[in-house]
Amino acid sequence: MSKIDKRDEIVRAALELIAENGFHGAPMAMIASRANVGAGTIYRYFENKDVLITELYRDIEENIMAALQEKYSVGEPFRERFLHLGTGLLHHFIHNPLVFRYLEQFHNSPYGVASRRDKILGTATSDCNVFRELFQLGITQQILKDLPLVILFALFFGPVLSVARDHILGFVELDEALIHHTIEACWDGIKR
Amino acid sequence: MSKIDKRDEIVRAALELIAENGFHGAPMAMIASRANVGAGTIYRYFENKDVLITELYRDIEENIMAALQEKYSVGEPFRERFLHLGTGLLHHFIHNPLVFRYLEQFHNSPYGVASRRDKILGTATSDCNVFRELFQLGITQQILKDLPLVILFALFFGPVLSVARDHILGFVELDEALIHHTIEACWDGIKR
DNA sequence: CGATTCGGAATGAACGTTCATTCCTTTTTA
DNA sequence: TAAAAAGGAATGAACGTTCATTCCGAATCG
Repeated sequence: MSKIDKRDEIVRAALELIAENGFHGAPMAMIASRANVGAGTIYRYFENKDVLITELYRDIEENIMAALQEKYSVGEPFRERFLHLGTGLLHHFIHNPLVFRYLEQFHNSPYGVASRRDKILGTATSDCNVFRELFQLGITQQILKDLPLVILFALFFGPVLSVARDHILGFVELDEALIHHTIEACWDGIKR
Repeated sequence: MSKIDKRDEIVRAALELIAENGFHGAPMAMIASRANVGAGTIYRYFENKDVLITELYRDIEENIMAALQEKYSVGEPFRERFLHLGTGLLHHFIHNPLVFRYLEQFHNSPYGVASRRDKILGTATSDCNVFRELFQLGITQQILKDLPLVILFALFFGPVLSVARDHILGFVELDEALIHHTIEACWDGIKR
């Protein structure tokens, strides 16, 4: 196995175990054995568990942003741009349940608070700047309600994360139509 | 200190520490010392940590439901009933940040999934049946969008929990007006 | 009524387990 | 064959839980 492959195996194993069992249900020894790697080997690639966790988080966020940029065209009217981004995000979560559960674990942990602060205050560069820019534009163009950005975020991300979780846990079966209705309902909530 | 007082002290200490540091940041020894009680004493009142955690959860839920029932009058029109319940819930979270953070910890843990399943499938008797009944009524009377209950729940609870968290973490200052605007935006999202 | 006994509540040191991390040996690579 | 990588047993810290002991107010006795 090449060096890159081994790192990938470790990351994949960590993603699976943490998504399924949480940080405390994913001991390093278990990650190592799931990755077919010695316990000590992980420490050749990651300084410690914290670093593994946060690097995995960064990987995931980059992927999501890349996936969203694809569906994104600046030419369209505002509402369509929002619907595209919204359905795109929800799709991504539904088709990558491990990623979604990992993000939930991360956000509901001490790690998550700092990251959240960055996101909201706009310090983060990588981060959900697509949404930040879009929402900001919507406010200044008086398309969206004149509420603090944080509130608009809540009105969008709140439901999206919630239905994604319900779908993944099997409490509801989201098909194409239901996804659209959900994002449109979010739109009704934030639009002026 | 009387027997009841001692139990209360333990519960209070557990609430504080778990709300602030999560389940894993609140070892029994720490809970005991914060409650001015010996480590072994806790086990005279609670069989083990799990029992302490779930009993505390039940206490909290009862309190919330009691607080919400107060503000609730079946005579009002549907929209007003919703707004009352919504603002009431948000108020309660904002004025009881420890309770809110405890609930978040609980829901984002293995404990939470079972409880969530009960809530959504309607097995739970104690639980947010006020909301369940109201939303069901709204659907059959064609006041609310004809979407699965789970989705409507997401469109309401999602934003409420999200803004409550942002307020408590200091990312936004929710005043009376902002609370109303938020709940009204939720209304826009779920109404037909 | 004061002294003594008694029982259960409280205690916290000790135990066994689990985990992240380290360290030294073995294997692979160049 | 020398250097780098991998392996996994060893380590020590932290945790939930237990249990032999202490403590204290009530009951009993002389």
